[in-house]
Amino acid sequence: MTTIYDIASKANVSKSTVSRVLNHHPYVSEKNKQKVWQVIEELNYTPNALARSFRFMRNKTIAVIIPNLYHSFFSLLASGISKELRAQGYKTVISESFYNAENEKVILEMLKFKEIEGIILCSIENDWEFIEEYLNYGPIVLCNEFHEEATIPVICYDERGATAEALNHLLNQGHTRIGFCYDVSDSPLQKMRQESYEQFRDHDFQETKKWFYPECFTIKDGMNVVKNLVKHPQNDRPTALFTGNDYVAAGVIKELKQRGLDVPREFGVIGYDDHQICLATHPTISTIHIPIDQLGVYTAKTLIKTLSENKPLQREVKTFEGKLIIREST
Amino acid sequence: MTTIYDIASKANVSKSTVSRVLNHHPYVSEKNKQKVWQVIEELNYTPNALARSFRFMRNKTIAVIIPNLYHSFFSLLASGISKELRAQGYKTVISESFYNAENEKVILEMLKFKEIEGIILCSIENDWEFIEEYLNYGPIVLCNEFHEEATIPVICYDERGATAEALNHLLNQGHTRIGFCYDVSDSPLQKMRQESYEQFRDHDFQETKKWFYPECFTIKDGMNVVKNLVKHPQNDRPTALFTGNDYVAAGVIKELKQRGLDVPREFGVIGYDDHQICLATHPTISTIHIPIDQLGVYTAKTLIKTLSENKPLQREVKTFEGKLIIREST
DNA sequence: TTGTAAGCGTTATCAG
DNA sequence: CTGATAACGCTTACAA
Repeated sequence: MTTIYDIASKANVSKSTVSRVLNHHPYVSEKNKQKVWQVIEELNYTPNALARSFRFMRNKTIAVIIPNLYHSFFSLLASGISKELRAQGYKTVISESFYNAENEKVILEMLKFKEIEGIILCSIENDWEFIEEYLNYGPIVLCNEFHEEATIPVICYDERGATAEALNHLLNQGHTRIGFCYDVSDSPLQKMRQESYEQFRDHDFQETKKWFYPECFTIKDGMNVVKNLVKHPQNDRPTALFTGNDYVAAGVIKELKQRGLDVPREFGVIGYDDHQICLATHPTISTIHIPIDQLGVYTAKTLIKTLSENKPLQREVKTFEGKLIIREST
Repeated sequence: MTTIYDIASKANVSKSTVSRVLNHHPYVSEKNKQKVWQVIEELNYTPNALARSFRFMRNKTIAVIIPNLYHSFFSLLASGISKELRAQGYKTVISESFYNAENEKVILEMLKFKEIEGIILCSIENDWEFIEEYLNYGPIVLCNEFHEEATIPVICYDERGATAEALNHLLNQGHTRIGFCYDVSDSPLQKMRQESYEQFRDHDFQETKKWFYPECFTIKDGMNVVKNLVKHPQNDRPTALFTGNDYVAAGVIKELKQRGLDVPREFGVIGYDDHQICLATHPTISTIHIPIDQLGVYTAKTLIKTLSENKPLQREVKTFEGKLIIREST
């Protein structure tokens, strides 16, 4: 391995001079500059990033924690974040928590060991008190997740607004018994969605029943919801479903059609995410569009800013707007 | 920041002893061992990974290069690889090339700088001669991609076999004019798929026309294929399409139905990947199942082996079997 | 069983 | 403008 020292001796200068040349310091004679670059070429020298990381005590690596890469929403979010971080010279380690607190902890621990410089949390599995401890070791920001107490930047979209818009739309279509599919009950974001739903229901639906369907992640889950739902008599089941993602909506639609229920005439369906699958179903899926890219870019920028300015984290809630896209399923 | 030295002085031992305790070396007196651990607890010490990386000249980081995270096949592949690498104590940097040679090069360069220890290439954008150069700086393995000359491990699935199986199936269903959707023409894997198709066509179809539809990535692309296809008279267009991925197949099916063409009676469609979307369409999509997880695990293991045994890379082609899944679209 | 000291590659300080 | 030198935190001969 050729080092800065090899360059120095072959160019008849000191290590310092070579280092200065490499870092484009001023005050290096033109002659030496040329000589050094020439030898660098000759010996095909590349600076050693490991030594640099050590020297500066930072490795330009950020971890992004998402539940999984299976759901396109998260893979797109991770992709957006990662793209921006890369543009700023950072490496990104995408880590799946699989909704598991222990997995999340493993990544948090990496901050302690200085394996990473900061973390972007796209879901919360541990208590905030637990996570907070790790702020001693590096910055953490929240993206696409919300927490009341978190004393760090929170970048999310207007969950309540989007939910309200969707429910209003269903209401206008004449639905009063509206069901609600979500994935995991204990995420703060999901709780928020549920609350919006409940508030809305209390005020506008005058409907006492809760039509909650948890554990909905996939197309199959959506199908199962319908399979169970149709066991109930018509007046004791929802006439519309607001699902937590478009895959679930696609499953719902597929199964409804299978059972001869017409969408949207007999049953309304709204998805979430505006994934391309919305166009493949028949009818196409009304959904909520989230500006994933904007979320990602803003989050990355926020983290990098605290990292480079070395200023302390503080709570700052940035909200992006979701947008209801009306297609054929409502 | 507390270092090994702080522990040493507080515990009244030398740095060496602390290091030995941390690394579970034998030959440390029980007394000192206890003392050291106690002080480590007290001072809440964590070994500095940056210093360690520097010392060992390796940072336990692997880059996985995929075209993008947008297509679930690649995000799942990256996920599988990353999971296995993590299990073995490696960090994974997932990098999207966006089918761009320059982006790929940026990652290859990281190998030179020792920013990463090895690379898993899930697509090839540069010439092999160009990539080969980087083998001087660290191991590279190929996953889900094929190259005749590559002198490194190649982990892929039986592309030809799967294609043949699919085409045979269509043949048995009475199709002779079979169209072929693929994404980019210059990938070695895609070339292979095309070749299989052409061979097959020459031998079994006695059909001289090439029904190739390039640049097919998304549902919309699939729809567009059909839109263009129906402009031709019935006897001058395919009666079945073999698409490169399930999204395209979903788009094809959707658009065919839109135009009143019955699938599979009037038109056969086969997808690729066995993505969950296959279940959401009507009819459901016949497809080829690829054991993504197995690919990922095997690839990760292969790379780690060369890394830990420090043995030179050599060509080794490992093939997994794809499997035709027949559903309603054929 | 323990401690001393060298060394990993780079940068920054300071004196010339 | 340049060079010597210390320093970053950790591991490992080698010596004791």
